[in-house]
Amino acid sequence: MDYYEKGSHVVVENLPHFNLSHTFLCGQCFRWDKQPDGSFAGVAMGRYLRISCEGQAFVFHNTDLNTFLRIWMPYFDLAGDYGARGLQLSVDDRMRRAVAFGWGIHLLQQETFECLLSYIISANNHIPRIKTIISALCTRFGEKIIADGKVHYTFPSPAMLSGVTEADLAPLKAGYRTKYILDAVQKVIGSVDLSKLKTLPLSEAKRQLMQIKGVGSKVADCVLLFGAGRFGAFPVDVWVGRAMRGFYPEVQDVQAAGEQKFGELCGLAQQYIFYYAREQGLFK
DNA sequence: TGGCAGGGTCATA
DNA sequence: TATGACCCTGCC
Repeated sequence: MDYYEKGSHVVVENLPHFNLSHTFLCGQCFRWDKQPDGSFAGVAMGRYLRISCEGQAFVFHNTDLNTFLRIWMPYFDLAGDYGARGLQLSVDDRMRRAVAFGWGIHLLQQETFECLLSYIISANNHIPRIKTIISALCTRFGEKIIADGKVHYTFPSPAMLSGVTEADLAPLKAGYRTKYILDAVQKVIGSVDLSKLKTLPLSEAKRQLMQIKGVGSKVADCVLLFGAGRFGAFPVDVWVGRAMRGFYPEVQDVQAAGEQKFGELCGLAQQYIFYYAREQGLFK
């Protein structure tokens, strides 16, 4: 990977295993949108960013080199060798197809608290509605940013949500998830230390998260994978369940099989499988 | 226009 | 360990 500052943006070259569409549309995030010109824009890590692909290069707009190195390089896991990882996960023909299909996915290193609330909201919900609720949460409680001639909002921090009540959240129309959000805010400020999720043994980290109401096994694994960099977490949702049973009819316990087959990279394997199964409508 | 399913989880038995 | 109920809404 090579990079240099040019005007008010940063140009990155020699990233052969990075694809914007697959990374943003594979289902790991809810706050990045494709723009009419094909670039993607979103708010993450308290900042607005637009990123475009121009020939072989990626352009990170409206950011300086320092911010790119400190914030965006880790966020997009640009130092990760996804060529080698994809190869390692191509354990059979089915996985080879899934990896080829999702070519260029990078696992985003998202903020833990954002992931926690986002995946609580995602439970038994449609994606358009999930995005609407998250967007409303940010608009109401986040910080305003003006960029690219538009208004954007950051994802609110636990402190920014510390005083909110059920009535304050009612306009989000999150339904029965409202009280889960309130419990998550309360526990994150109190007994559950999100910063420890990156280093705690995986089973203990998961146990901690599942103390929060509305956080079951699947949501906890999503938070660990997408919001704590734990590639060993293997979220099993309806799509991954279907695909794994379709791929491997002999499997009884999908989660155990995923962890056993794909080891410390099972979380990334899950993402390839999820994207492949969902986009192709496999095993519906 | 009505009815249903949706990136699960929780509460009962 | 196994069933329902669950807030809403987009879509058939």
